[in-house]
Amino acid sequence: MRRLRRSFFARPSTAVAPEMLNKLLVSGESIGRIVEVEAYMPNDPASHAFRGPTRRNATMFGKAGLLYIYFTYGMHHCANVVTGSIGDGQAVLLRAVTPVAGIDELRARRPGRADRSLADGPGKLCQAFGLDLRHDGVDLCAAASSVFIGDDGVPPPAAPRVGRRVGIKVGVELAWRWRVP
DNA sequence: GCCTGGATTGTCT
DNA sequence: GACAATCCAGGCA
Repeated sequence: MRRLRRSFFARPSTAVAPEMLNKLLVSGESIGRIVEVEAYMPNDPASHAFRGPTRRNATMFGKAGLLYIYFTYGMHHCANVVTGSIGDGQAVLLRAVTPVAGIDELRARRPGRADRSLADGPGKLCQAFGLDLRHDGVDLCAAASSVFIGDDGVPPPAAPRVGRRVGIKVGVELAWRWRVP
């Protein structure tokens, strides 16, 4: 398995997101295959970055390949990968993965859950992989990082299911979402 | 299985 | 002081 390089992420999130399907999320011994992602672009009203940089979303304006973790709803963490160029404020949200390896570790972090429910949501994914605010800003492309996105040669699905959200203004797309059929 | 309502706290106005 | 890129338990079918 090879670690994805920064050049992979240094593109618009709408280009990166569909190609991240079937890639691997690796955190220590735990590995999961990415099956659902969502793209957040600059000037996207649904994005944390829409109102400009704040302390919370600072990572989103950093360089591509950084891990952006935020806390929401008082109890959940969500994981994103920063894309594009420095200052863009764009990212790809990891929404769901299926367990591939280190399943015992995943089960230990989410006791009482069925295997298929270990990481099939943004909050669950972070809990299962032990990701929290300490990982905000981690460089996925740094060789020393134990958290990264891997490629084991499985290509993205030829025909992913695409979901679109239409925004406040008619005809404006607010977010893009891709999932493995 | 699908739908509904409640939980709970960091962050920004 | 309000809200948020959500999760889960519980009720009903």
